[in-house]
Amino acid sequence: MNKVTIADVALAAGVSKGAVSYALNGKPGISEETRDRVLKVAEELGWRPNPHARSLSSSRASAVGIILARDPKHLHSDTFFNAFFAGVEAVLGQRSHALVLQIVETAEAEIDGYRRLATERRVDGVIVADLVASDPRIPLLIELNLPAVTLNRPKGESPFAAICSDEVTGISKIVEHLVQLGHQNIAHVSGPLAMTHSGTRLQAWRDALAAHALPADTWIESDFTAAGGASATSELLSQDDPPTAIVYANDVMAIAGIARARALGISVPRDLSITGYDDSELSQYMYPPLTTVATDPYLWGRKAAAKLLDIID
Amino acid sequence: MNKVTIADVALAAGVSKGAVSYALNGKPGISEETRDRVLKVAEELGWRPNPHARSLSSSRASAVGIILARDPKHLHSDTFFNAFFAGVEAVLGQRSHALVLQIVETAEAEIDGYRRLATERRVDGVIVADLVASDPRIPLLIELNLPAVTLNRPKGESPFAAICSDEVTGISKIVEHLVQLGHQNIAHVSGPLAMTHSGTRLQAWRDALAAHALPADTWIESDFTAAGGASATSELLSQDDPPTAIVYANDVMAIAGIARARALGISVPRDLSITGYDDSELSQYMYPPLTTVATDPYLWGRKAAAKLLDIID
DNA sequence: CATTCCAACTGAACCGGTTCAGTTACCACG
DNA sequence: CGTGGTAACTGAACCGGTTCAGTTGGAATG
Repeated sequence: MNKVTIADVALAAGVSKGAVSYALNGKPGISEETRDRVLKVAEELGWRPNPHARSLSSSRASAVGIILARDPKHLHSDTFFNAFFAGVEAVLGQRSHALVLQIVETAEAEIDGYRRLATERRVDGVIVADLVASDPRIPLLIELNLPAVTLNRPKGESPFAAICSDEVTGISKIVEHLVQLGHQNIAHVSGPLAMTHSGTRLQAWRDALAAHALPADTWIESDFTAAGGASATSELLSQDDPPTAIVYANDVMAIAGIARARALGISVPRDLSITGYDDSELSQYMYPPLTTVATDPYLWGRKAAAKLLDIID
Repeated sequence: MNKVTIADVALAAGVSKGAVSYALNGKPGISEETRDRVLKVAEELGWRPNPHARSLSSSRASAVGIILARDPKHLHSDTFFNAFFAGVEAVLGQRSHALVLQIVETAEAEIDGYRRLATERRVDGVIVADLVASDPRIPLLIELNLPAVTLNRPKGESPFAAICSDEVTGISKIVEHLVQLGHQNIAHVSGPLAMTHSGTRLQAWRDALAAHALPADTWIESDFTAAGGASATSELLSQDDPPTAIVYANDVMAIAGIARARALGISVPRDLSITGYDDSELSQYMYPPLTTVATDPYLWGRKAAAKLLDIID
């Protein structure tokens, strides 16, 4: 059990506590020679900083927070965040910060969570995901004076850095691909439109179709779940003039869509082309392999974390 | 910005800092009357405990840790942990603890992580997942004197509480079901056998077959990924006497297995029955719906967290 | 040679709690 | 009425860092 404090290091190195603190934090006011000696002694003694003591006196927590408001049953099919967290962690670990994660069930609980993280000073900043239109978290974070980065840019004004993914190009390429295959009747199944990125993908789909003078009126708002994808598919395929291709806003809905189409006796891909979005591992092992848009949540996590730490410093 | 300390509360309530501390923590040495007054004043002033100060003096972190060693690309298809985290969080939130999550790439980094969490006192205890045979983390945690609970019971001796899932019954029922359908040649695709629960599922499959006097020699060790599931499926189906049913150790491999079988021109479920394990949302929206074993990671998370907090207290 | 200046370092206060050794005041008991 | 005991409360030390106001010694300056 390690109990080496800077007082021990100071004693062993023959300097004062203050000097040790300066030396260990690379601050001026210490000669190179002394600094090296202190560093060596600290290493030998196996000194580890006590983050609580550090936080208490410097009021920096050396941790960042992520709060997710999710219905537990929807979490079960979410493949994005594991990899995203891994990316965040990769950066935080290097720069010796911790990740404080909260998963809550309601938006109100999320608000509460930010309040607590901020007033208790548990984190130095947060990463905000799942933006919605006129997101209440933006003014809240301003009020709390809590540094933040957002995943994608919110609709309105926002003083926070945004790490964006290029949804438009991905969807455009997909539509392009389908048009090339000869499709004229291309539908879309979106995520909840309250989420900004669902809106972005929907608009990208519209624009891409418009560019080819094709109608963009066949689409359904869904919810990113397998259940939602399946029922949207049923609805689309039971129309008078059913689409010959469906662009889903994520892979889970697309995979459920394939199954539903088959259940309805429609051959995929002969009678119906289906595309996803996310590049989940599973999509490549579907039959036929799902055409999808590669996203890189791991990289996104890295970028978001790096940006946030830069802001905090 | 909240900056109310117990000193402020003490002043406002006309008592000493110490008395306030006793009052707020429900400790003896304070009259009911004074306690109520202090509580009321603290409430009015909007006092929030500073967890760093508390941790520093009491050396309790009010946080628990989970470290996952995962290849980032494998994470992408993992549906277990999101829900698990949510369950953990649900309990931690209630009892005002935080979750410190680390996702690392190698087992060594994981060991390092536990060392850091312990020596830096960032957490009061940890939840250990993905047990392997003679897991090095068990002696490590003993050495670090860090309270822990394990998900499932490790093979060897372990002083830690284990939260177990009943894998045996699930697999047995699945095999039972297949035998009832008339299958005689039932194969198994397992996870990495280094992981104890893979071994458990394999053994359960063996035992269930033995109970019906059926041979249990057709199985392949895989890795829980779609790629692994697909290639194991190819291998099994290209045998001289291919199985008529395959019991996969998780849903992702099973879903990839369905696709692969189809790609090989084998009709599912007419020529081949496929079962999974996990009850991922997607499995119910496959065509045909995947027969699978329901697991409840959310509940498991709740149980693990509750147990750990009980131990810590 | 006296003065100035600065880098290097010390000592102590401080962050916001917990905890423990004392101090009071009140009551019971012989 | 003196003694003892105890519940209620105080004051100060302490946890392990950071930070700031001083102190010191030596080089540069005039």
